[in-house]
Amino acid sequence: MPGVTLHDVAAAAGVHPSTASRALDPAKEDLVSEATRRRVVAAAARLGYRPHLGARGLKRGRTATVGVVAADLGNPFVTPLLHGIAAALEEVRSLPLIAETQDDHDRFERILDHMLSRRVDAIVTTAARTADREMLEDAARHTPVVVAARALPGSSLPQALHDDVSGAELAAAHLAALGHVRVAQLRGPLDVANFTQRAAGFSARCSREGIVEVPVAETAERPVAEEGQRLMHRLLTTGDGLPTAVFPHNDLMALGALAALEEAGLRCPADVSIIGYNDTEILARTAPPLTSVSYPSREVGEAAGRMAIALTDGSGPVESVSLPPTLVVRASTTPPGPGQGPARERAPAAAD
Amino acid sequence: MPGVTLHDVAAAAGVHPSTASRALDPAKEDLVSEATRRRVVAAAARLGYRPHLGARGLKRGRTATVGVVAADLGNPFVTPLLHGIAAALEEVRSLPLIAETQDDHDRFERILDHMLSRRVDAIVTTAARTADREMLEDAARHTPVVVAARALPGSSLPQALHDDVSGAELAAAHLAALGHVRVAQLRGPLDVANFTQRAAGFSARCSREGIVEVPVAETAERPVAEEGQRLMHRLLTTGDGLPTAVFPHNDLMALGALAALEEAGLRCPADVSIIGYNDTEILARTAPPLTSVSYPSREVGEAAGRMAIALTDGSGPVESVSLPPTLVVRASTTPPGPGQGPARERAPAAAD
DNA sequence: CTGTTAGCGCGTTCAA
DNA sequence: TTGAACGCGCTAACAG
Repeated sequence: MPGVTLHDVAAAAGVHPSTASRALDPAKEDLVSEATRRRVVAAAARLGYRPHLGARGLKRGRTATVGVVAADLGNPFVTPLLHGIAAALEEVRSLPLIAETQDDHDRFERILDHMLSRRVDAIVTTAARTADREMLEDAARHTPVVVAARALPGSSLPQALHDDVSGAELAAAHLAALGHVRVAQLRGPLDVANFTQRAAGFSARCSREGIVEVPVAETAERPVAEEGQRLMHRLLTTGDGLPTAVFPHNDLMALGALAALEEAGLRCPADVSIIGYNDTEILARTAPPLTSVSYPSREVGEAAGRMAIALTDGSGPVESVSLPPTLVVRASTTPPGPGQGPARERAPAAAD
Repeated sequence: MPGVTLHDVAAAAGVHPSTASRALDPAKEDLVSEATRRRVVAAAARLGYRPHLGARGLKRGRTATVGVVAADLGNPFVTPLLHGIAAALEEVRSLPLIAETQDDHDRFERILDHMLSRRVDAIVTTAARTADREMLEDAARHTPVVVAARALPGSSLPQALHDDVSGAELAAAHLAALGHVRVAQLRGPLDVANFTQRAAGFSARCSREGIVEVPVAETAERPVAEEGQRLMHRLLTTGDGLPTAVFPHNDLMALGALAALEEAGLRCPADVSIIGYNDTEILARTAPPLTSVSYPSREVGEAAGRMAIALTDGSGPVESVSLPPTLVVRASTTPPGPGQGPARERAPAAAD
């Protein structure tokens, strides 16, 4: 039956609505005699009563809803994040309300506005770019905001992150240990802090290890396969001499880089080693299985969800967390091959 | 400022709340003099007023929210579905509220209950199993329910689907055209209608083409890589003689099947061709690029979203749709090799 | 064109 | 232990 209200239940049980309310509230059921409680519960069940969470929210000031902002739902990287967030929220019977910015600042603004209008209990963003900072801090004056996955440096908002500097250092150290001395990175968009951190960590470790970095003039506009392919192609055709290993800033870009290699008639890892970032589950099983810095997305999501909950019910202070990276070595990285080196010039012209 | 209400705006503008309400409602702003309208709008802006969508919903009976139920957010297959749904909803400024069943009936029931309590405007489920039918039809008596992606045969609920029978026939026809005469399928869970349809379509076409199907005793408990790997392993060790081509019921299972092949020292497609289902974007770029039946997930999601909207505002009748499959041929399928055949027995023992 | 009144469904006073 | 009254923030109906 559509619209069975508390009033109806009360009438059916022969009590006042407020008594019915108490009888049905686990926190207050002992303020009611056992007999009437049972009558109310029975009536509710019989009529198919369902509390109206919207009305309850209006009264209690809580909506049991957390806004979740993602940059691109099409990126497999976000799925485990959402998964972790949803899992954490479930413990308090809260649900995520999801929207997608497509990395557009104005869209992001509209989304925040909408979520604030809905009076979500908290907002978790996984889509922050540096330009979004002020807007997010503004929103945080109304509703708790948790920054997840994509860092917002210099902000005092609580953040659930992963240490991208160390992760990139891990990548560089791995290549150094294999004996590479000439490498390149394919950089992700610079207005996403994670990528500038990866770039910095990688370069720092390279110089410490005495590795030469072949510069790639451009950066990706978006961290996707097409852009990885474009940058790799550019690297291959620049003619400065190939590096023996390449670090695209995430797995999607690594996938594109692999495609560009193949187009150019080069092989991975025989000709060029590739090391990715994120440890995307599905890429662990493909050929060549991708060596990648593991990003604990699900755990980051869970942490963010728990932080959102803590902020909502004010249970103690909320500390930012940064989970450590690990390296998963698979088949896309090997020591540099004998035929390798700056002098090698192989069919880059064919790559068009 | 937290909690600026319409009342505050009205006071600041020196008008009655209901006048302020009208002035701020695009659909009614012409019932108000231009002068007062401007005063109200200015006051709202100055105070940082944000309408309380919850309260509005209580009054109007609409929440601008659509419940979306997924089986497993960890499956890359759902991302484009969500994407399509979110895109469709955005046009009416509605947002998806997402929950995950993990293919558990009781969880599904709790989720539906929760969503009905929230008075979502409609529910889109992409997680239907045959056992969920009655429950869903029950829910549909309160709130419009759209069945997407996973079919619910025999139900009169509106459905946004894809033709799995034809898709599987396409797969069989492709293998037949390549000259395969001995094939096998790795079946997904039988309580998901899509997989029984794929099984039926594939078998029908095989017998019409005179192709022999090597039976695989078991079916996957869940349509995931591990299960694909397990079934493939089983097929390889059964000793009945290998098929020259295998049809796992989705790309994830295909990925597992590839892993099992490799474990057994067999190669794809040289020794065994593999054809998947879903055309998962990321697997198009891996080695071997997977031949797959293309499932237009995003379009199915969009269609489902539009259907949910139509049901919500009763704009015309809502027809179920079934989008046609296409085949994307890549490198994982080739004609059967010369070394192939029932007699071939290769290191299955090593696969343990 | 604007103000008044009423109530969406619920939970929380305060009395009895 | 229960009932009465009120209000969360907003909008729809009805007056004026």
